[in-house]
Amino acid sequence: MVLQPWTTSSCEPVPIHQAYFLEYVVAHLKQEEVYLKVRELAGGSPPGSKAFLSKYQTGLKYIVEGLPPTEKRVYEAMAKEWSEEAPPADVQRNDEFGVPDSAQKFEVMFKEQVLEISKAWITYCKHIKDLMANVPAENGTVIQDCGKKKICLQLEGDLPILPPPPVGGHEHAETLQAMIREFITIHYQLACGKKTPTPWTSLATHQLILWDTQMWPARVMVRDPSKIVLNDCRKIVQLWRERQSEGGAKDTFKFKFYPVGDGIQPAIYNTQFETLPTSAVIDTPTVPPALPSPTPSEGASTPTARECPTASQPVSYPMPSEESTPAASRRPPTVDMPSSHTSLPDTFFQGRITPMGPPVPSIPTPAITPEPQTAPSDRAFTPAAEESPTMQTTPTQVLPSIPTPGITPEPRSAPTNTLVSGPQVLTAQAIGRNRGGDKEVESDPTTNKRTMTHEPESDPSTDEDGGRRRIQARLQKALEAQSPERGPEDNHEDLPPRVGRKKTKSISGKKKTKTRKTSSLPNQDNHSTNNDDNPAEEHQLPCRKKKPTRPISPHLPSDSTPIGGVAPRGRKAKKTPATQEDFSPSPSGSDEDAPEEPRYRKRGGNARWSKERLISIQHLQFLLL
DNA sequence: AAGAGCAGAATTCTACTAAG
DNA sequence: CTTAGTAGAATTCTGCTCTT
Repeated sequence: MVLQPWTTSSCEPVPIHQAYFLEYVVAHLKQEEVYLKVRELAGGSPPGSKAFLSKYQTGLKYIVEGLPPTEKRVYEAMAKEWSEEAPPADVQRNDEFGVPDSAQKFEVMFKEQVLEISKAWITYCKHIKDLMANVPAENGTVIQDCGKKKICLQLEGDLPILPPPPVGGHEHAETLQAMIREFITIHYQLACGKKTPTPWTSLATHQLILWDTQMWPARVMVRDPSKIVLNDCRKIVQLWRERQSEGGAKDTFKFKFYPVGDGIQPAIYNTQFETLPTSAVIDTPTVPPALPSPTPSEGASTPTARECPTASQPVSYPMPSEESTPAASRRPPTVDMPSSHTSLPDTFFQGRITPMGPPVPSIPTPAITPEPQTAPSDRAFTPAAEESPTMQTTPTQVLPSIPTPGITPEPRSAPTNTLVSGPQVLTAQAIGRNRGGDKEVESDPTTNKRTMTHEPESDPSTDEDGGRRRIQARLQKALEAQSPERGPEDNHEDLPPRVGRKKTKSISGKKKTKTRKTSSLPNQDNHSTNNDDNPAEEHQLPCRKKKPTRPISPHLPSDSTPIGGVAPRGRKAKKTPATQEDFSPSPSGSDEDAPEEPRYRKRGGNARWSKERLISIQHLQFLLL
């Protein structure tokens, strides 16, 4: 009896029927030849011996491969025939088990039982499959998806929920990165309405436009999460957790727009969540009353945070057709206007203003109540100076020209735009490009290498060694400068240490540098910069200088990392994805440190019901049948 | 529909610095 | 000297588009 292999990638069993392959046919019809060859390979060992069996497949393969093509085709045809109809009676012998020819086949003799077992097995497989599909892993569980580290986030509706912070407050960078990646990816896919990879580069390019500024920490640059430094990861996750605790998943984060190519489009968020009566996600594409197109000066006028910027700026952005702009139209009108920042160039406000959609009459956003003058939170970008004279007086001068396809814009005569206000100009450029929809007009090297290559002169911010990194560096720099209230030391503290070092290094080669500010703060480690906007939590973070006050529990796996305790020191020989131990409660910590319940479930669990276990059960069934 | 080619996302590796 | 953390380069993987 030849049992079909079961599929290993699915619970669904393969229908039980015979399938004969060329090797099978050859093994039967050329048995003597095969036996001779196998015995030769096995050093003369008799059939049935261990040596004979170990060489059987080799010998069979040798015979099969040595068949003349014509004969091979004949046997292949026979194999097909045997599979589709029935093999000859002699082939159907139950000779695998030495059963006499006259004996009934097992599945014939116990037809009903075999049927029942098959049904039960199928039911069981479906049960497991449903279980795996419907019971999500615990929030925050790191899973391995084809070798990729991925974190499992629970959903509220379709929106992801961040797991609560671990008791000790210490989360590894890769954990936070995975969390950010998954969180943004889910949102991005909801925003664009399809499952596509997250274009981190484009998100970085348009980061000042794509979401409300309160939804991203100030002075933190968007980039691929694997490149986001730990401090920034913590800021991001901390901000989101705070917002999540205040307003739930719907107010934690939300794309207003999502990048498409070099441009952006209003977020769709076509999810079940749209049925919820939230302020932010309303599916109905409200068609606002037609607004008169303002003059450029009007379009660039200075709305305050309390004004409805969307009413005054509907023209300066490539607004999609109104029926296709639900996200824009549903956006609360007062949440994202940089109204209190004195140092930002006008172009920034162009970037901020232009994506505004038409006003929505009354869609309150309870969690977002801009009070720029009273509480400019450091955790989110809260621009100041709504009375900024710059905004009021010179916006039109820096308004990016609206490119017209086929019309090459005048070369920018003012490198000041680029040099002084990198991200703002970038934003404006992106918008301008999006307006015109002509890549040749604006060659943004951050998103289009080809354009940069072909027209390097079109963007004064780009020279031969410029490009994405330089632009991103500028963007980072401008992000750093977003908060004029920060003290000088704070300003340095937030810079990724490597940035300063790198800059110096590029000048002085391998010369030892002292550019790292933290080095001058002997009692502060890097973690101290993590929460410069939340000093209260500083003490919760494990200081790298401190060693564990007690030895790690012997039953702790050697590679484990207690959440609340001190991460075990030791360089990983090879960078490995976050392991489950990263999420285990600290066994070495004191009782007050240890969480009552493990916050994260052991990795595995359901996942172990994947291939191996099912295969083993299939093997059992094989034996059963 | 299948496969090739490509762009970009994701991951891994390496070099480096600060700190213990 | 060891280790954590970081940036950047290199490599791998994946999804999309285009061609046949």
